[in-house]
Amino acid sequence: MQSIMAEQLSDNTTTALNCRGSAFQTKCGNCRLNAICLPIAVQEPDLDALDTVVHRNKPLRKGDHVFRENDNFNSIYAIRSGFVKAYRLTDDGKEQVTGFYFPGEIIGMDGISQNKHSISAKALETAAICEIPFDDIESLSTRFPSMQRHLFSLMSQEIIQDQQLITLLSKNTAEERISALILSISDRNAARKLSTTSFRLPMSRTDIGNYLGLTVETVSRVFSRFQKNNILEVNNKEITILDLEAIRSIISPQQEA
Amino acid sequence: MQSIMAEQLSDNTTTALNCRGSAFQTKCGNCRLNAICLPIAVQEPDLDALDTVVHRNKPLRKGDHVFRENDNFNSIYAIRSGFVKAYRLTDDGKEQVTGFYFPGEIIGMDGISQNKHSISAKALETAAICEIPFDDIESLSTRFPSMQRHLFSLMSQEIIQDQQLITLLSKNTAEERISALILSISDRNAARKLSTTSFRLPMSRTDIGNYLGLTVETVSRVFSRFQKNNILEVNNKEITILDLEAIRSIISPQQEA
DNA sequence: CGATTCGTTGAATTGAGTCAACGAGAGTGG
DNA sequence: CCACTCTCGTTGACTCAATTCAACGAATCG
Repeated sequence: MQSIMAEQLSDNTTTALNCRGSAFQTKCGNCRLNAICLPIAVQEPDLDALDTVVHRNKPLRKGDHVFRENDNFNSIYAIRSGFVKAYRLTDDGKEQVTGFYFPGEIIGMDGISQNKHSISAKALETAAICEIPFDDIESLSTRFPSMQRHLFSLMSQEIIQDQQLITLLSKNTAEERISALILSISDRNAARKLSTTSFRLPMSRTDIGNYLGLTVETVSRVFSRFQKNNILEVNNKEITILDLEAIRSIISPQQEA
Repeated sequence: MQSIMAEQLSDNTTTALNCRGSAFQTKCGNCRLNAICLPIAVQEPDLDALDTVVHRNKPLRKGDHVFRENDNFNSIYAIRSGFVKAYRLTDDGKEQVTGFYFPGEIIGMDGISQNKHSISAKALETAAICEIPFDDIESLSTRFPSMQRHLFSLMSQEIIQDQQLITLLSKNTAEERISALILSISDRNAARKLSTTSFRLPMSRTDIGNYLGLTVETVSRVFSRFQKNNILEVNNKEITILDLEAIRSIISPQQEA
């Protein structure tokens, strides 16, 4: 039981420590996240080639940066465990959270166009990160077309995600925004074969509010309201979805055609 | 003189008709927009190769689609003249405008990851569009690394732009959003060597509101307020920036550190 | 274990939305 | 050329969802 717990947690929260054991030396071919992080398109030979260029750096602690805004762009990063928050500073010095990233997901592609990062990425808790130098990726990409396509694909996905967030921010109420975030996390947990209904939110209420364009107070109130209506069970950062359908219906209100 | 006029207009509004004349057959190397649309990185041989794959389709009329959401993804498109609005339908059937595109700019890369377009793109007025099959681009990209990098760069730029919009939507007031849009258009006009202070907004108030997450009424009120405060002169879609500094200062309020 | 940050709740305020009316232009047809 | 329609933009009055301000309890961390 205890060990199942550990396994459960292993790419959820306190993982990174375990990484010294197995994950830390794992090759991409063995990594159980590769279905997410790598393309199905990338085949055997590509994979071996990729392995030779991936740096498996030592784990970051909570608050450490993967990279910072304006850092030179050299690499992209795959999250092996832990959670990462991406953000940038607005002209007037406030923080704008632009995304949360989960194990198996890729960050850093924002830097390609200007050769420096346009956002900062910091670990929300202990995190293990694979670093992949972009030069290597580029040359691999010219050799393995499937690799190139995957990269294009990743970036294009990022664009689609951003546009969904744009819609969320410009059209939806506080309840809808928060429902969407919860559902997004639930879906991403599904991809990692974790519970879709019960999980720990790795980020603070402040970060949630910032990301969704709401104040902390509003976020808190919505959580409370959801709890009162038996849609969610909220226990600090632990949440359990009690009524998934309710959440879905909040996001897509009945079309009033 | 007449011909200069035509040339002048050629990437502004009513162009497309003239395109049969000169622009329509122009090669990328001659097109005066290539500094925007193509990378500085793309050198002579790449350029010639590119020319062989670009289709210069017949002009679109106002309201025609460049492509539609869920269309198969085959090509990306460079706008040679006219203006394009990108939008997608939300789950509950409403329209979300995701961007406005000007001559020299590239659209369609949203389709790469899913092999179908995630947004629709329609001409806001008569528009001439260069179509570039993505298969060709991919194979060119493996042959010309500078080309590949440029593509990555374009997509990465799109991500940065989207993230700026996200910030705008989640943190800024109606006045700030509209100021930002005006300034963005002004800047893009600068890149095309057009007036930065006096221009025609190619999109409707409704589209502006939709894009910025505001209602038509609010957009209209802000324009009126700006006019009253001698920041803008508004004449229907024609606007003249009277006080650029005021607009800038609206966007970046004094840091209250 | 105290300090500091984080989260929750309440009361008052407000910026933008909604509803409604109207005017200006663009296009159509007699 | 005028009358008619339809869409688009503007303005006003009212409403409301979310913010702001404030206070307090809970969690986390040296």
